[in-house]
Amino acid sequence: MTASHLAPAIVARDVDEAIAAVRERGLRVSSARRLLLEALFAAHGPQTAEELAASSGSGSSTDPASVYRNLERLEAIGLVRHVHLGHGPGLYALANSLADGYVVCDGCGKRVAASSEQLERVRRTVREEFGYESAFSHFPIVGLCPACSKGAS
Amino acid sequence: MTASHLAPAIVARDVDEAIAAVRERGLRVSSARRLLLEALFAAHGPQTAEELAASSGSGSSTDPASVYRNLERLEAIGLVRHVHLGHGPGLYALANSLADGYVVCDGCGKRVAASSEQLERVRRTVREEFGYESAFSHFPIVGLCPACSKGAS
DNA sequence: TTTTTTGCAAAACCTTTGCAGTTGG
DNA sequence: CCAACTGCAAAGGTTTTGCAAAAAA
Repeated sequence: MTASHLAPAIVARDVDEAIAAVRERGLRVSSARRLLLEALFAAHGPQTAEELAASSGSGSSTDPASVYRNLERLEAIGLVRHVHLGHGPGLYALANSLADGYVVCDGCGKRVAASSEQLERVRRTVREEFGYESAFSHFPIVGLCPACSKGAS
Repeated sequence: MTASHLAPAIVARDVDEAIAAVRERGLRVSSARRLLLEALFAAHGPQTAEELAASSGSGSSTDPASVYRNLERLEAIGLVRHVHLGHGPGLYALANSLADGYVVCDGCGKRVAASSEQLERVRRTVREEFGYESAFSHFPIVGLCPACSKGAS
Protein backbone atom coordinates (compact mmCIF):
# COMPACT_ATOMS: atom_id res chain seq x y z
CA MET A 1 0.00 0.00 0.00
CA THR A 2 2.93 2.24 0.67
CA ALA A 3 5.17 -0.17 -1.16
CA SER A 4 6.89 0.18 -4.52
CA HIS A 5 9.48 -1.88 -6.29
CA LEU A 6 11.37 -2.16 -3.01
CA ALA A 7 11.49 -5.27 -0.92
CA PRO A 8 8.63 -5.37 1.57
CA ALA A 9 9.61 -3.84 4.90
CA ILE A 10 10.89 -6.24 7.52
CA VAL A 11 9.63 -5.60 11.01
CA ALA A 12 12.34 -6.17 13.60
CA ARG A 13 11.76 -5.11 17.19
CA ASP A 14 15.35 -5.34 18.34
CA VAL A 15 18.83 -6.14 17.20
CA ASP A 16 18.33 -9.85 17.71
CA GLU A 17 15.28 -9.97 15.51
CA ALA A 18 17.11 -7.96 12.90
CA ILE A 19 20.04 -10.35 13.05
CA ALA A 20 17.72 -13.28 12.68
CA ALA A 21 16.19 -11.65 9.61
CA VAL A 22 19.65 -11.04 8.17
CA ARG A 23 20.57 -14.67 8.64
CA GLU A 24 17.29 -15.85 7.19
CA ARG A 25 17.99 -14.03 3.94
CA GLY A 26 21.31 -15.79 3.62
CA LEU A 27 23.45 -12.82 4.61
CA ARG A 28 26.18 -13.26 7.15
CA VAL A 29 26.32 -11.61 10.51
CA SER A 30 29.67 -9.87 10.59
CA SER A 31 30.67 -7.56 13.38
CA ALA A 32 30.48 -4.51 11.10
CA ARG A 33 26.94 -5.54 10.25
CA ARG A 34 26.00 -6.08 13.86
CA LEU A 35 27.44 -2.72 14.86
CA LEU A 36 25.54 -1.01 12.08
CA LEU A 37 22.31 -2.60 13.21
CA GLU A 38 22.99 -1.47 16.76
CA ALA A 39 23.61 2.05 15.53
CA LEU A 40 20.38 1.97 13.56
CA PHE A 41 18.42 0.80 16.59
CA ALA A 42 20.05 3.46 18.77
CA ALA A 43 19.33 6.25 16.30
CA HIS A 44 16.60 8.75 17.01
CA GLY A 45 15.82 9.78 13.47
CA PRO A 46 17.19 8.95 10.06
CA GLN A 47 20.99 9.23 9.99
CA THR A 48 23.65 9.79 7.39
CA ALA A 49 25.97 6.94 6.49
CA GLU A 50 28.77 8.94 8.05
CA GLU A 51 26.93 9.26 11.36
CA LEU A 52 26.17 5.58 11.33
CA ALA A 53 29.79 4.79 10.55
CA ALA A 54 30.90 6.95 13.47
CA SER A 55 28.53 5.36 15.94
CA SER A 56 29.36 1.87 14.67
CA GLY A 57 31.91 0.86 17.24
CA SER A 58 33.09 2.65 20.33
CA GLY A 59 36.19 4.51 19.33
CA SER A 60 36.93 2.49 16.23
CA SER A 61 34.45 3.26 13.50
CA THR A 62 33.53 1.06 10.59
CA ASP A 63 34.87 2.04 7.20
CA PRO A 64 32.36 4.16 5.24
CA ALA A 65 32.59 1.86 2.23
CA SER A 66 31.43 -1.06 4.34
CA VAL A 67 28.66 1.02 5.84
CA TYR A 68 27.40 1.99 2.39
CA ARG A 69 27.62 -1.60 1.20
CA ASN A 70 25.79 -2.84 4.24
CA LEU A 71 23.10 -0.20 4.05
CA GLU A 72 22.58 -1.18 0.44
CA ARG A 73 22.26 -4.86 1.29
CA LEU A 74 20.01 -4.28 4.25
CA GLU A 75 17.87 -2.02 2.12
CA ALA A 76 17.70 -4.71 -0.56
CA ILE A 77 16.19 -7.17 1.89
CA GLY A 78 13.79 -4.62 3.35
CA LEU A 79 15.36 -3.96 6.72
CA VAL A 80 16.54 -0.44 5.91
CA ARG A 81 15.20 2.48 3.89
CA HIS A 82 16.67 5.81 2.94
CA VAL A 83 15.20 9.27 2.49
CA HIS A 84 16.29 12.56 0.94
CA LEU A 85 15.01 15.42 3.00
CA GLY A 86 17.07 18.17 1.42
CA HIS A 87 20.28 18.81 -0.44
CA GLY A 88 22.61 16.91 1.85
CA PRO A 89 23.52 13.24 1.95
CA GLY A 90 20.89 10.52 2.09
CA LEU A 91 19.46 9.54 5.46
CA TYR A 92 19.05 5.95 6.53
CA ALA A 93 16.83 4.25 9.06
CA LEU A 94 15.30 0.92 9.90
CA ALA A 95 12.40 0.34 7.56
CA ASN A 96 9.95 -0.08 10.38
CA SER A 97 11.10 3.04 12.22
CA LEU A 98 10.96 5.33 9.23
CA ALA A 99 7.96 7.59 9.22
CA ASP A 100 5.39 6.96 6.55
CA GLY A 101 6.30 10.33 5.18
CA TYR A 102 7.97 13.62 5.93
CA VAL A 103 6.89 17.21 5.59
CA VAL A 104 9.66 19.80 5.57
CA CYS A 105 9.43 23.56 5.67
CA ASP A 106 11.25 25.31 2.87
CA GLY A 107 11.53 28.41 5.01
CA CYS A 108 12.86 27.30 8.37
CA GLY A 109 13.78 23.72 7.61
CA LYS A 110 11.43 22.27 10.21
CA ARG A 111 10.80 18.57 9.66
CA VAL A 112 7.64 16.78 10.61
CA ALA A 113 7.18 13.03 10.46
CA ALA A 114 3.80 12.23 9.00
CA SER A 115 1.62 9.35 10.04
CA SER A 116 -0.04 7.01 7.65
CA GLU A 117 -3.41 8.36 8.75
CA GLN A 118 -2.44 11.92 7.91
CA LEU A 119 -1.08 10.85 4.58
CA GLU A 120 -4.06 8.75 3.65
CA ARG A 121 -6.08 11.70 2.42
CA VAL A 122 -3.14 13.10 0.49
CA ARG A 123 -2.59 9.75 -1.16
CA ARG A 124 -6.25 9.51 -2.03
CA THR A 125 -6.21 12.92 -3.65
CA VAL A 126 -3.12 12.04 -5.66
CA ARG A 127 -4.75 8.77 -6.70
CA GLU A 128 -7.87 10.54 -7.88
CA GLU A 129 -6.02 13.32 -9.62
CA PHE A 130 -3.14 11.39 -11.19
CA GLY A 131 -3.92 7.70 -10.85
CA TYR A 132 -0.67 7.15 -8.98
CA GLU A 133 -0.20 5.24 -5.72
CA SER A 134 1.99 7.76 -3.98
CA ALA A 135 4.38 7.59 -1.06
CA PHE A 136 6.23 10.39 0.69
CA SER A 137 8.85 8.30 2.39
CA HIS A 138 11.59 8.83 -0.17
CA PHE A 139 11.13 12.52 -0.92
CA PRO A 140 9.22 14.68 1.52
CA ILE A 141 6.34 17.00 0.98
CA VAL A 142 7.97 20.44 0.79
CA GLY A 143 6.19 23.61 1.71
CA LEU A 144 5.95 26.46 4.13
CA CYS A 145 4.97 25.77 7.70
CA PRO A 146 2.20 27.91 9.22
CA ALA A 147 4.68 30.31 10.80
CA CYS A 148 6.70 30.77 7.62
CA SER A 149 3.58 31.12 5.47
CA LYS A 150 2.61 34.12 7.52
CA GLY A 151 5.97 35.75 6.90
CA ALA A 152 5.63 35.33 3.14
CA SER A 153 3.36 37.62 1.15
CA MET B 1 1.02 31.00 -3.43
CA THR B 2 3.44 28.48 -4.74
CA ALA B 3 6.27 30.59 -3.50
CA SER B 4 8.68 29.97 -0.65
CA HIS B 5 11.77 31.72 0.52
CA LEU B 6 12.87 31.90 -3.09
CA ALA B 7 12.77 35.04 -5.14
CA PRO B 8 9.44 35.44 -6.91
CA ALA B 9 9.48 33.90 -10.36
CA ILE B 10 10.33 36.25 -13.20
CA VAL B 11 8.25 35.80 -16.31
CA ALA B 12 10.33 36.20 -19.44
CA ARG B 13 8.86 35.32 -22.81
CA ASP B 14 12.08 35.25 -24.75
CA VAL B 15 15.81 35.72 -24.43
CA ASP B 16 15.53 39.47 -24.80
CA GLU B 17 13.08 39.80 -21.95
CA ALA B 18 15.29 37.57 -19.83
CA ILE B 19 18.31 39.68 -20.65
CA ALA B 20 16.41 42.80 -19.75
CA ALA B 21 15.50 41.24 -16.41
CA VAL B 22 19.12 40.30 -15.81
CA ARG B 23 20.23 43.85 -16.47
CA GLU B 24 17.48 45.27 -14.29
CA ARG B 25 18.77 43.32 -11.30
CA GLY B 26 22.21 44.78 -11.78
CA LEU B 27 23.79 41.68 -13.25
CA ARG B 28 25.89 41.94 -16.36
CA VAL B 29 25.08 40.36 -19.65
CA SER B 30 28.14 38.33 -20.52
CA SER B 31 28.25 36.02 -23.46
CA ALA B 32 28.34 32.94 -21.21
CA ARG B 33 25.20 34.25 -19.56
CA ARG B 34 23.52 34.96 -22.86
CA LEU B 35 24.37 31.50 -24.18
CA LEU B 36 23.03 29.89 -21.04
CA LEU B 37 19.78 31.77 -21.38
CA GLU B 38 19.51 30.69 -25.00
CA ALA B 39 20.08 27.09 -23.97
CA LEU B 40 17.41 27.40 -21.30
CA PHE B 41 14.92 28.81 -23.80
CA ALA B 42 15.77 26.09 -26.31
CA ALA B 43 15.40 23.29 -23.75
CA HIS B 44 12.39 21.02 -23.83
CA GLY B 45 12.36 19.99 -20.21
CA PRO B 46 14.53 20.63 -17.19
CA GLN B 47 18.20 20.05 -17.99
CA THR B 48 21.33 19.17 -16.08
CA ALA B 49 24.03 21.79 -15.73
CA GLU B 50 26.21 19.62 -17.90
CA GLU B 51 23.66 19.53 -20.70
CA LEU B 52 23.24 23.27 -20.48
CA ALA B 53 26.99 23.73 -20.55
CA ALA B 54 27.22 21.57 -23.66
CA SER B 55 24.49 23.40 -25.51
CA SER B 56 25.88 26.77 -24.44
CA GLY B 57 27.86 27.62 -27.51
CA SER B 58 28.12 25.84 -30.82
CA GLY B 59 31.24 23.72 -30.60
CA SER B 60 32.82 25.59 -27.71
CA SER B 61 30.97 24.94 -24.49
CA THR B 62 30.92 27.13 -21.43
CA ASP B 63 32.91 25.96 -18.44
CA PRO B 64 30.75 24.01 -15.97
CA ALA B 65 31.86 26.20 -13.08
CA SER B 66 30.52 29.25 -14.85
CA VAL B 67 27.31 27.46 -15.69
CA TYR B 68 26.78 26.53 -12.04
CA ARG B 69 27.59 30.05 -10.90
CA ASN B 70 25.22 31.51 -13.44
CA LEU B 71 22.43 29.11 -12.66
CA GLU B 72 22.83 30.03 -9.02
CA ARG B 73 22.65 33.75 -9.76
CA LEU B 74 19.75 33.42 -12.13
CA GLU B 75 17.96 31.31 -9.57
CA ALA B 76 18.65 33.93 -6.91
CA ILE B 77 16.86 36.58 -8.94
CA GLY B 78 13.94 34.29 -9.82
CA LEU B 79 14.65 33.58 -13.46
CA VAL B 80 15.66 29.95 -12.96
CA ARG B 81 14.56 27.11 -10.71
CA HIS B 82 15.91 23.63 -10.13
CA VAL B 83 14.29 20.30 -9.38
CA HIS B 84 15.43 16.90 -8.12
CA LEU B 85 13.49 14.18 -9.84
CA GLY B 86 15.61 11.26 -8.74
CA HIS B 87 19.10 10.35 -7.63
CA GLY B 88 20.97 12.07 -10.43
CA PRO B 89 22.15 15.65 -10.77
CA GLY B 90 19.80 18.57 -10.29
CA LEU B 91 17.73 19.74 -13.24
CA TYR B 92 17.40 23.38 -14.17
CA ALA B 93 14.80 25.32 -16.12
CA LEU B 94 13.43 28.79 -16.56
CA ALA B 95 11.20 29.56 -13.62
CA ASN B 96 8.21 30.26 -15.80
CA SER B 97 8.63 27.11 -17.87
CA LEU B 98 9.00 24.73 -14.95
CA ALA B 99 5.92 22.70 -14.32
CA ASP B 100 4.05 23.47 -11.15
CA GLY B 101 4.95 20.02 -10.00
CA TYR B 102 6.15 16.62 -11.10
CA VAL B 103 4.88 13.11 -10.52
CA VAL B 104 7.35 10.30 -11.09
CA CYS B 105 6.82 6.57 -11.09
CA ASP B 106 9.06 4.64 -8.77
CA GLY B 107 8.61 1.54 -10.89
CA CYS B 108 9.23 2.59 -14.47
CA GLY B 109 10.59 6.08 -13.97
CA LYS B 110 7.86 7.74 -15.99
CA ARG B 111 7.67 11.47 -15.33
CA VAL B 112 4.54 13.54 -15.59
CA ALA B 113 4.43 17.31 -15.35
CA ALA B 114 1.53 18.35 -13.19
CA SER B 115 -0.58 21.40 -13.76
CA SER B 116 -1.48 23.86 -11.07
CA GLU B 117 -5.11 22.81 -11.38
CA GLN B 118 -4.27 19.16 -10.74
CA LEU B 119 -2.10 20.09 -7.82
CA GLU B 120 -4.62 22.42 -6.26
CA ARG B 121 -6.55 19.62 -4.61
CA VAL B 122 -3.38 17.96 -3.36
CA ARG B 123 -2.20 21.24 -1.91
CA ARG B 124 -5.53 21.76 -0.23
CA THR B 125 -5.41 18.34 1.36
CA VAL B 126 -1.89 18.97 2.63
CA ARG B 127 -2.97 22.33 3.98
CA GLU B 128 -5.89 20.81 5.84
CA GLU B 129 -3.92 17.88 7.13
CA PHE B 130 -0.62 19.55 8.02
CA GLY B 131 -1.16 23.29 7.82
CA TYR B 132 1.64 23.60 5.27
CA GLU B 133 1.50 25.49 1.98
CA SER B 134 3.05 22.82 -0.19
CA ALA B 135 4.73 22.83 -3.55
CA PHE B 136 5.90 19.91 -5.64
CA SER B 137 8.25 21.79 -7.89
CA HIS B 138 11.43 21.00 -5.99
CA PHE B 139 10.84 17.36 -5.13
CA PRO B 140 8.26 15.40 -7.08
CA ILE B 141 5.40 13.31 -5.89
CA VAL B 142 6.75 9.75 -6.05
CA GLY B 143 4.56 6.73 -6.50
CA LEU B 144 3.55 3.94 -8.80
CA CYS B 145 1.86 4.76 -12.06
CA PRO B 146 -1.34 2.88 -12.90
CA ALA B 147 0.50 0.29 -14.97
CA CYS B 148 3.15 -0.37 -12.32
CA SER B 149 0.56 -0.48 -9.53
CA LYS B 150 -1.08 -3.39 -11.26
CA GLY B 151 2.19 -5.27 -11.40
CA ALA B 152 2.73 -4.84 -7.65
CA SER B 153 0.81 -6.99 -5.20
C1' DT C 1 38.49 52.49 -14.85
C1' DT C 2 36.05 49.81 -11.78
C1' DT C 3 33.56 45.85 -10.77
C1' DT C 4 31.74 41.73 -12.43
C1' DT C 5 32.48 37.63 -14.68
C1' DT C 6 35.18 34.09 -16.82
C1' DG C 7 38.16 29.91 -17.42
C1' DC C 8 41.09 26.87 -15.37
C1' DA C 9 42.66 24.16 -11.71
C1' DA C 10 41.99 22.30 -7.51
C1' DA C 11 39.25 20.77 -3.94
C1' DA C 12 35.05 19.28 -1.56
C1' DC C 13 31.49 16.21 -1.00
C1' DC C 14 29.00 11.97 -1.27
C1' DT C 15 29.17 7.40 -3.00
C1' DT C 16 30.92 3.37 -5.59
C1' DT C 17 34.36 0.04 -7.03
C1' DG C 18 38.63 -3.03 -7.21
C1' DC C 19 41.31 -5.83 -4.73
C1' DA C 20 43.76 -8.63 -1.50
C1' DG C 21 43.20 -10.24 3.00
C1' DT C 22 39.95 -11.85 6.76
C1' DT C 23 36.05 -14.05 8.70
C1' DG C 24 31.59 -16.46 9.23
C1' DG C 25 29.16 -20.65 8.49
C1' DC D 1 37.14 -24.82 3.19
C1' DC D 2 34.69 -21.51 0.50
C1' DA D 3 31.79 -17.81 -0.23
C1' DA D 4 30.79 -13.53 1.87
C1' DC D 5 32.58 -9.69 3.93
C1' DT D 6 36.09 -6.28 5.38
C1' DG D 7 39.38 -2.30 5.12
C1' DC D 8 42.00 0.44 2.30
C1' DA D 9 42.85 3.00 -1.64
C1' DA D 10 41.43 4.81 -5.64
C1' DA D 11 38.07 6.55 -8.64
C1' DG D 12 33.45 8.47 -10.03
C1' DG D 13 29.97 11.95 -10.38
C1' DT D 14 28.30 16.39 -9.00
C1' DT D 15 29.14 20.88 -7.25
C1' DT D 16 32.01 24.56 -5.06
C1' DT D 17 35.94 27.61 -4.48
C1' DG D 18 40.35 30.39 -5.31
C1' DC D 19 42.59 33.11 -8.32
C1' DA D 20 44.50 35.69 -12.07
C1' DA D 21 43.05 37.21 -16.64
C1' DA D 22 39.27 39.08 -19.49
C1' DA D 23 35.21 41.65 -20.37
C1' DA D 24 31.10 44.55 -19.25
C1' DA D 25 29.47 48.99 -17.94
